[in-house]
Formats: sequence, C-alpha cells, structure tokens
Amino acid sequence: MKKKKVTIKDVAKLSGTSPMTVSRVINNHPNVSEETKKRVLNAIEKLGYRPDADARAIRTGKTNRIGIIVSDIRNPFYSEMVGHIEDVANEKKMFITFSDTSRDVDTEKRVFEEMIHMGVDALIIAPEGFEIEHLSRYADRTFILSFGVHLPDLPIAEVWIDEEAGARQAGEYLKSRGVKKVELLMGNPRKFTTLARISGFMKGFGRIERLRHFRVEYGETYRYVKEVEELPEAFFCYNDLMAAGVIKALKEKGITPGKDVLVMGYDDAYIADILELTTVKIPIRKMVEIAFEMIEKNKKEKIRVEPQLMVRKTA
Amino acid sequence: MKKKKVTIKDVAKLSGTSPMTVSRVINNHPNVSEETKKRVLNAIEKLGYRPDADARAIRTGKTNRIGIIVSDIRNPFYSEMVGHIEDVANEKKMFITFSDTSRDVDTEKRVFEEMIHMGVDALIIAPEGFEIEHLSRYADRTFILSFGVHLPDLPIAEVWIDEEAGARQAGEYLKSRGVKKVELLMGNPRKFTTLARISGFMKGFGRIERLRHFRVEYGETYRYVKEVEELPEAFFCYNDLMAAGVIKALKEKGITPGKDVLVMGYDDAYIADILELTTVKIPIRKMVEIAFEMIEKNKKEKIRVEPQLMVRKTA
DNA sequence: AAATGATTTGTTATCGTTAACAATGATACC
DNA sequence: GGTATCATTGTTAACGATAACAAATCATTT
Repeated sequence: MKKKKVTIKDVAKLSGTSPMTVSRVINNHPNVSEETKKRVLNAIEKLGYRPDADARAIRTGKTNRIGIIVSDIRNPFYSEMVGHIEDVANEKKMFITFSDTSRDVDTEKRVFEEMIHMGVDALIIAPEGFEIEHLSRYADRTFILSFGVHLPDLPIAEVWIDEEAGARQAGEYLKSRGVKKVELLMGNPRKFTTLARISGFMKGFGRIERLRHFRVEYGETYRYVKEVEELPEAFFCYNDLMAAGVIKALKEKGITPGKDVLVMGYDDAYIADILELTTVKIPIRKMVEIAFEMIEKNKKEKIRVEPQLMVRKTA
Repeated sequence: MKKKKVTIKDVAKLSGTSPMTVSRVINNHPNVSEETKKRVLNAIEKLGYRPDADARAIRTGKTNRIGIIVSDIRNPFYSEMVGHIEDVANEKKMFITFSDTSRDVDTEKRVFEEMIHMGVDALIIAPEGFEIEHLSRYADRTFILSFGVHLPDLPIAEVWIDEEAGARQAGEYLKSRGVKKVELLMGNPRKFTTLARISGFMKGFGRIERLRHFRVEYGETYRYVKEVEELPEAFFCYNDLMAAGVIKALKEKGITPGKDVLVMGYDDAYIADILELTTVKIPIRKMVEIAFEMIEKNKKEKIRVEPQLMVRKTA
C-alpha cells in the first residue's frame, strides 16, 4: 500500500557513491567535486529523495521544529500570533508543532512536557496557568520563550507585553473623556495578565465602579450586559471579543456604543476594526520578529513591548 | 548548558534491567513481571525519562503526528477548523504539525511536499490551489485528507462540503425574499470552491446582476462597497469576513443592512453571530469528527456534508 | 620522481528506540 | 526425573542520517 521510503542509500547506489557523499551534497558541504555532485543530484531528482527529518533530528539534535502552545486558537489574538509566526517559519523553512490547550491547565501542563520531550528547537508559549516550578524544571532543556506574559523570576526568554502601561492608557483616556463610572469586564482573576490590566487601568483612571470576571468568550459578556440593570458610563473589557459581546447586547437594548455608553476592548484584533472598537493595540508582528531574533541568537533576554491606544468610534 | 538527554539505557541501568525491558514497560507489553515493571517505573520517575518521539518514529514508522495545511489561519473558518482538530488530537495525544501558506500556491506546494517527507501519519489539507497531478504523486505515501474541497478524480480521502447545495439554499432564500437584483462578491475565480458557490447560487436564484472577485479579506469588500455607486438589493458574499466589510461600508453610507440592502455571508464564523449576519453554516465540528474516524480506520472515502442556512438579521 | 599537502571519497560507529530472535528460568505433565 | 511449555528477560541488528576518522586521489613543490 504505502510506497517504501527512498533513503540516502538508494541515492548512493544509483549515483555510484557512498551515503556519506550524498549526505555531504544535501548539506552543501564544500568538498564535493562538481562532477559527483551533479551525479548525486540527478539521482536524488530521479528517485524523488528527501532527507528524513526524524533521522536527522536524532543524529544532530536539531529538529527544525518550533513548538507553539496557546490557550485558544479561535481567539483572534492567538490566530494572529500563530499566523505571524508561520510567516517567519516559512521563510526559514522550519516546521511548527502546534498545540491548543483550550484553556485547560492540565492539558497545558501535559503538552508542555510532551513538547519538550518530543524535541523542538524552541518552544514559544503564551502561558495561561503555568505554575512556576513546573516551567523552570525544563528551562535548561530547550529554548523557551514566553510570548506576552512577564515572569520575572523565571530563567526563560520573553517578549512581554507591558499590560500595566497598556491598560493605564485606556484608563487615562476614559478619564479624559469625562467618564466617572466604569465597569471592568475581565478574564480569569488568577492570570497575571488580568491582574496587570486591572491595576494598570486603575492607575490611569482611579476608582472603579464595578469589576467582574468572565470566561474569555464573546457570549459571556453578551449575556451579562443583556441582563444587567444598571449600566455604567463606560465598559473596559479584557479583550475585543468580550467587547464585541457588550456591543451587541447594548445595541439590542437600543443603546448606542460610543454615545450613550463607551466601550473599550483590548488586543486590536481585526474585529476591533470591523466594529469600530476603541481598543489597545498589542504589536504582535513586532513581537514575533523580536522572538525569532532571540531564538536565532539564543539570547535569553526579557524584552518589553508597549501597547498603544487605538481610538475609533466606540469610545 | 543544555541538560543531556535521559535515554532508555539510563533507565535500564538504574533499574538493573535491559533497554528492551524498559521499552516493553513503556509500551505496555504484556509479558513483564509486576515486580520489574515497578522497578522500571520507579527509575523512569526518578530520572524524569520520556521516550524520544523521533527515535520511535524512525524505528516504527509511526510518527504520532498529524499535518495540517491551511491557507490562512487568521480566517475564522480555519481557526475554527484547527481548533476542533486540536481538541480531538489532544484526546488522542497526537501532535499537530501546522502550516499556513498565506494563500501562496508555491508555498502550498512546498510545505505539502515537506510535510509528506518529514513524516506524518495523516495529512489534512484545505487545498487552495493544489494542482491535481502534484497531489496524486504522493497519494500513496501518506493518508491524505482533503478538508472541504471535492476533488473527484483524486484517490484521496475527503470530507467535502457540498458548496453547490449550500449556495443554492442562499439563492433560494434571497429569491423567496423577493429580491430581484443581487450582486455576488466572490473569491479567487480559479478556486473550485468559488465556482461551486457561484453556480449553486444561480441554481437557486436565477440570473445574477453582477459578479466580482476579490481577495478573501475583509478590507477588500469594504473598500469596494464604500466606493461603488449603484447598490443592488442584496449582496451574497464568499464568506463572513467579506460580508463584514460590506456591512461596515453600508453602515457608513447610512444604509441599514437587512432593511435597505440585504447581506449574506458564508461559513458561519463567530463574527456572523456578532454581526447578526444571515449566512450559510458549514458544520466544521462534525467534519472534523468524520475526518478522524476515517483517519483511524484508514478509510479512503469521500464523505459529503451539507451546509445549512442560518437566518439572522442582515437578510 | 619522490615528497608534501590539499582535496575528494569512503568506513565505522552512533543517535534512541524497537523487532526478531535467543536465552533463561519457572511450571507442569507424564 | 526428564522434557515440554510458558512466561520473562536479554542480545543483536536495524531504522536513516551524520560525525569523526581513514583512505584514496590529485595537484604542487623540490
């Protein structure tokens, strides 16, 4: 049924050389005569040979694979992130081994361990609930990079988002618009990110009227706002998806976002553009570039990036 | 710097057995005495041993990897698809090797070949521009499954979407609403999918007023509708993203989608819900389940699924 | 022409695991 | 007791590639 594999030996035989010579050809080693090189390449072409990545990995220790772990690929922030990483990986002809944990901490833990053990040249994680000790146990096995979250005590690379600064801008902006009563619609209160956004916002805005935590899903805030009786002057949401839920609920109540009630999101996913949502932009593309730079140079630094206010129509 | 790898030999030494016995333990072979099993497991625990996936792959031919190739992970249809596949893969403890071709045909060709050669147990593709011969050359090397697109002449597995039937429903619906003049805002005219949706729609609706092709991006239709002078009574869009662009443009023109002009999308991505978009739902979750069923049973069939009309507010 | 050095090629061993077979020890049966 | 039977364990070789070394070839110098 399945065609048998063409190996380096087949190529060697057909081209009348040794496996080693073939290996040298496919790896562009300098000391191969033009003539044999040609013969080998012919044979490769004729047989449709391609080196076996796994065999290489086992011998050289280099896998040419980058692992990515995110908590929910359906969230535009993460699709955006993965999309950009893919762009770069394609350029460099690397493969991506991808995992989505569905925000489940146990799954997260498991796939993290498995990725380390299956062998990746670098592992990019957008940590949701990683426990510190757990992570640090493996920090010396692979190049691990935290994408977004700042974990000061861990000896791993980071491109971290200064969430405090970002949320603070949002707070200051809403304050400057004369808002007095805000309600925050946040995510998981045990996540660093959530905490940072809350505290940042408060630094910029001052006292908060109300604070609620939801699962980071569009339907959650929709249902809440739909049912709530007393509306604030403004909502600041954990991300754009949740803001989308708010907007929809408001509209159904006959309330115009941006006029009667202000709504702000976070991330600047593409729905923000579609909905004219005022939000805080995270520079994903730039972050990915920095990440690859660090991976390539094996620099285990912690680089900070700052989000930026995007004023549109809803606030 | 990097910690050296713990291998099966280390475990054997520590537990006073042979590598083969250890192998048997980790693979749950029956004939291992309880006693040695315990000793081995202890040693594994103590050393933090995990089998090397690459070594296994090379020896057994099974990689435990599933390859996915999509054209744009930022498109909600594909994030949804990948998300569901991940859910199942997680259950089965398989890894996913993922590739995004950015709709580039050459990249698509390249990663396809590379995936085949790097070794995956199955390869799920959502083909954009695959050329037939190219695909069939590899059809006997790996289990290849086309997700969505119907390629009748190719000897590969499929869970294909009956786009004609889906688009036809849309056409019939719009006709039943008394619409006379429609405009179709479609994608790449060389894609099977595009063609099927056009012809299906015409079967349901009849004569079409106008037909345009765009890159499958939100901004494209937005700019177009923004500038166009004469509006039809209804738009039927290639997907929800493009419909989102239309809606935004209409609103900016002071036109209410669903009242003055009807707008329909396709896919039923989550923005459809957010925007109250009338659309055609593709049953992704179900498709993924069928796909895995086929992969597991090694059944090279072509299963058809039918989309379903979702009436909301914009049409 | 012999010696030297540089270039090109081949050999052997190994990466971590498992398949196939061999060996050991225990148990059962006549 | 001796042999057949079974469960358990170990040995060897191999998967496909490459690193490290050795050998062969060629060109260059004296």
